[in-house]
Amino acid sequence: MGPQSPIIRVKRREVFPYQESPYFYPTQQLCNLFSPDQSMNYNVKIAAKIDRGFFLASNDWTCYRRNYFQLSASFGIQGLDSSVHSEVPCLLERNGDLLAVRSFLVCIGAQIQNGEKVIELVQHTPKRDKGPQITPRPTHIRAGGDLNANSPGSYVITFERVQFKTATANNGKRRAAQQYYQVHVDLFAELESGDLILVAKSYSAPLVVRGRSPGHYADNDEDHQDGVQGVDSRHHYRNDSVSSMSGAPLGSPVSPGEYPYYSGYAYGSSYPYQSLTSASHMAHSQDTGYYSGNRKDSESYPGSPLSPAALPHVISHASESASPDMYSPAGFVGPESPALSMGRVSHSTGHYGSSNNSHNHYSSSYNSQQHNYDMYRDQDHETQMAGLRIHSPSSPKPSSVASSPSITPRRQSFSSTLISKSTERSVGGLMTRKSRSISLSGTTTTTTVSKRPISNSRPSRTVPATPPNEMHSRGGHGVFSKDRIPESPMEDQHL
DNA sequence: TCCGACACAAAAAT
DNA sequence: AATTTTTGTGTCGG
Repeated sequence: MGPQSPIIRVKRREVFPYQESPYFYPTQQLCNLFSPDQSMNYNVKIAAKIDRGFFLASNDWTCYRRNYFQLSASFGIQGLDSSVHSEVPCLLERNGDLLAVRSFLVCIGAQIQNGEKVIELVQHTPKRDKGPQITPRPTHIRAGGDLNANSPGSYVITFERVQFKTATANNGKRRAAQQYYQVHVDLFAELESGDLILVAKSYSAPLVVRGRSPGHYADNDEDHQDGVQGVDSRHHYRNDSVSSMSGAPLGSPVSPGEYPYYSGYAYGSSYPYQSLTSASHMAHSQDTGYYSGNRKDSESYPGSPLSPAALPHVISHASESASPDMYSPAGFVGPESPALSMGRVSHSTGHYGSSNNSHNHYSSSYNSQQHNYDMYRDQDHETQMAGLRIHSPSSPKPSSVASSPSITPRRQSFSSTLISKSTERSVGGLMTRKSRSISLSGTTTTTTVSKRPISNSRPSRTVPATPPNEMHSRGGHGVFSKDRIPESPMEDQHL
């Protein structure tokens, strides 16, 4: 019953001045884009940010599979005035041919860190279970978006209410091989033919996705550090996500100078609709982590998980701007390859343009980048195999987290097992939820399945600005014809 | 074991 | 400040 009696709730903590969200690696451009007159070779840069859902735990960017995360992305063409490039016509080089680009689209997806396996993502409507579930789909976007500024003319696509369909394996196990996922943001060029060509992509930091096992919650020592933030560490927070927003007045985004942009997230999933292929097998082992302790020391990252800059290197910048050759590591498939070109998106089974590609997926490239990353990671004494990584208990932890903008890891209490719900409430009445901030810039397109007319008055939720052509262009192909899900009567009413 | 679905309630949004 | 909506998560049942 009356659960709430003397509950003291912590007020929402203020927004942190720093962004607390997984970093992104630099954009990898997979094919050449030229100005119409071919006088310029354009470099595209994807900017992405996870607006909510993740917190840092043991130096790993973590989220709960059951909870939502949100990702916003934009892209720009280097060297072009943002005011101009939104509509810049350009040519894409494919197989030696220069093809006109009709528009650009972005999509997100996820995969196991090592890459072979795609991890499905799913999006819900605000009605959650009552509404339909879909997979993030390529969404039209114009260049010039700025995630950190709400300046008009900024085009940002936000994927809301996204969840991983499966959790990473061995979460919380200190010594077990921890599997990581990576989200990636993909930028596609839509040709006159309707084909979508993957032009660039950006991967997120390695991510840990906790499943429902009541075992993981207590391990956040790191979390405690939030003392900095002043949040009450003793309270149990739901794991609400932290969101980092940049629109904040603070202005200074995460890291001040070094990493001006966040490279994109990843794109990924491929299924048009949820196919319940869920691979439950991968997460089965998670277990019980009875332990909660301090795993701080066993972190897996050498550098601060807060910013890529801290990474050993930004490795591959080469891939970022360089010529195509550079980014093609050995099995890399260039844009010319079928793999990258998804014909029109067909939602058959999985990938968008699966039609021609064998197993498409841009997976190819991640190798270039990830590979390097992995290298550094290995230094940390980790062993990785097939996406699994073993952390050795001995890595000292740099205070990176602490010093940095830290996070607030809100842990959620899964302890329910031990405590009855009501009890918990009373006991932990303190739980607070964090702000759900989201916010993005000016023109934001929400790809969420949502239908919810988010009010635009506030910076909070994403604005439903929908690019007019968004769906049709590709819709023609049939695949993702509608942005939203067909049904969900409820939502409509809502409107 | 793990997952979908339902349910309850706290936090956010309005 | 009150009400409504969104969403974290406890739980049941498969």
